[in-house]
Amino acid sequence: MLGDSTGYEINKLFEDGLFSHFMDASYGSIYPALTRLTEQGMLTCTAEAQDGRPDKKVYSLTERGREALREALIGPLARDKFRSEFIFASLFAGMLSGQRVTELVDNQLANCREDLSRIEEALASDTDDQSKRFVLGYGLAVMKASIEYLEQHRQDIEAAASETAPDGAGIPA
Amino acid sequence: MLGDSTGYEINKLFEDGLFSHFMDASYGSIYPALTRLTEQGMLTCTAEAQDGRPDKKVYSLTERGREALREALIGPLARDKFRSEFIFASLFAGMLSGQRVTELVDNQLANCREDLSRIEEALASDTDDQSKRFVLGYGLAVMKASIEYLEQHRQDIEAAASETAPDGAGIPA
DNA sequence: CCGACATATATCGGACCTAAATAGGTGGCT
DNA sequence: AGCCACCTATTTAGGTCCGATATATGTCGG
Repeated sequence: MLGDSTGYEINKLFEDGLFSHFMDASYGSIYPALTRLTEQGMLTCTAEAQDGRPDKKVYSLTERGREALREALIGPLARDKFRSEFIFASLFAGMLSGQRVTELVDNQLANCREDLSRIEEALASDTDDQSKRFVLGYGLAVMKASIEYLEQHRQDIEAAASETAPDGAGIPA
Repeated sequence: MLGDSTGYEINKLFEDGLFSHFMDASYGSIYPALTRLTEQGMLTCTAEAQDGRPDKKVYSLTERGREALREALIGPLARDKFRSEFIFASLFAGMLSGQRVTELVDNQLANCREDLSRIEEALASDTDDQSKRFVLGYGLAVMKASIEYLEQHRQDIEAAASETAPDGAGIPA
């Protein structure tokens, strides 16, 4: 739907590109899927010969493929799924040193800010596609809320860290 | 860590319980894991005989298991992962009817509000555990941001729906 | 009194990811 | 000029994990 593409480029779409924040797929699923979809008539494949390495295969969506996508989008969708080892670890802050908990929060904030930057960049560069702006705006809203919560409540989880750990235990006069 | 438990109860923890919003695991991983962890000395297992059905097996974390968890939490954590077919579908709103897009947004809002309620319930019932409150508060913040964004920007994505679809196309005098 | 749902364990098949193998191009640094 | 690191590009083997189902029984509401 986004234009002719190779498997490699599709992988980048999931790794760094538009889809990276809310979808996941890797070579292990992409290449077999391209083969299967071509067999099913959803895609056409034009192989460009290259010397010394495998052909570069450019895939295009057929009308049949477009229709299959439309049908998939009309059927029931899976519910959102979120997975966070940071939140899991936070639940057990009582087992960890204050230093480790601080490190975890700093790391989480850095990740969120990095995501935020990438979304802001994408929003700045692409002003025409309404749907894309809606999607990026969603990510922006969630990331901002995440960062705000972490900044305002980090002391709560840092306070829950183990008291037996040797950092900042005594209050100097 | 949360007390002695059976595989069935652990599954509920991921399905409906504390972990449900940010972790995933099902019988296919839980039961084999319990067996393996028992062999490795992380867990002990007490089988309670029951007539006519398999033993009820109650597992307890050993000191060795507790230490292994602590070590895992000190090592590097995987980055947060989020997956949303709703957002994916939104990207292709231009292929769908306005009716379908409205349905998708309504459904997404209903899911978010359901999650929000469950988090608020959990927060109301459990006032003592600081770590749990931090984690639930995180979920609360993100869910509220999600709902607010959807309510305020749903017309943007609804407007992006296909103009060729036969709903509300003509403006009645 | 029946049907729906909850308790409880176990496993198969299939989907998917991770990682590496393969092969050469490009760009920057010294 | 030479070297190293990274980018392009595809393929596949290995292993993990999910989804669904089989099994067997108790309970609660209508």
